[in-house]
Amino acid sequence: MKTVSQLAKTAQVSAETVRHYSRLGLLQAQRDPTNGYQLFDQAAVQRLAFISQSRALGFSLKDIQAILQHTTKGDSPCPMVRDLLQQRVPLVAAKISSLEQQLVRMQLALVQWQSMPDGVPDGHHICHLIEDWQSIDNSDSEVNIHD
Amino acid sequence: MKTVSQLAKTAQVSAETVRHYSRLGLLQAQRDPTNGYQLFDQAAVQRLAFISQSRALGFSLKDIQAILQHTTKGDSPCPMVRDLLQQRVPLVAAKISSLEQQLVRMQLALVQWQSMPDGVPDGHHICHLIEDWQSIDNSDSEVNIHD
DNA sequence: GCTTGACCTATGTGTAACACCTAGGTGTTA
DNA sequence: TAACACCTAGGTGTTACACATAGGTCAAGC
Repeated sequence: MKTVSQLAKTAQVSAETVRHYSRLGLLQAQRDPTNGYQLFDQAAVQRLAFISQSRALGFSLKDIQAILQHTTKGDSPCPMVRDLLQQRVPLVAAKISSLEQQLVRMQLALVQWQSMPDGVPDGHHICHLIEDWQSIDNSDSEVNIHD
Repeated sequence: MKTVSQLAKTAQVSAETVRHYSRLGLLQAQRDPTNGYQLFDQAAVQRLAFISQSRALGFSLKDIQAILQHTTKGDSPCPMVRDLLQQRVPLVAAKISSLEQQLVRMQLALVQWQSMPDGVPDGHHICHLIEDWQSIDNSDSEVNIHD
């Protein structure tokens, strides 16, 4: 039986993370009757490892909760897990490409700005670097991975 | 003089966004004395365009607030803007690479899973797809762009 | 004059995944 | 006994809005 920080250490996460998951019900603990401390068994260690693995695959805590509930109900979560991951792939790809476009904009701006002097405020302009800057494209919509 | 939604339309943003910026003090409005409606002048139109440009360059609203305050105090924000953008570039690059690594993990997992059957819950495993999945690397730390 | 629909107001809530703080109790060690 | 590291519950802060609530306003058509 491990305390919060002992579990955290074995799982390579912060104690806050363990408490957070516990509060959300992702981890279950028994209580030490003398002091109310949370005590985690081997199943919790396994569960936390599962959560970390899932997070590394890009699943949200809400996803993970759904996965866990599926198994609790006796259903195999595997089909759902496959589906979810497949749905997320294009979203992550879109997020990457949107960030890449932004990186290009940033770099381009820096290059353009090399040949431009600083301006002094005159009441009409704020920062001419930004105001006069020409974006290549505006076809940039925000991408959120989790729904 | 434009109302909230008129300003929003000319600036291609939502009315909520205009109200949000106004609440934060990024946009200033006069008030129609008869009904309390916000009324924006041409300077506000320009300011909102400036904000949109800045957001396209990756500046946060807090950044923009700082930039605006600089000009209000009569200082040129340009050096600060150059600095900020330069600092952000490697962060965005890191974010991209972290997402790319995650995309690889996701795709790899899907390929690995093609040859694996769904499992049924047995009380010991949650989803063997995830539990048995081997990540290539764990050298993945979260990257946050704004400090 | 009245309804309808599109607008406006202020305020509060929700989003993701924790990190951090408060205020206090506990456990071990020197 | 003091120091120090741990624990508890609960609340706040982060980002940039979107959305909901409950109500007031305005122009147009009947």
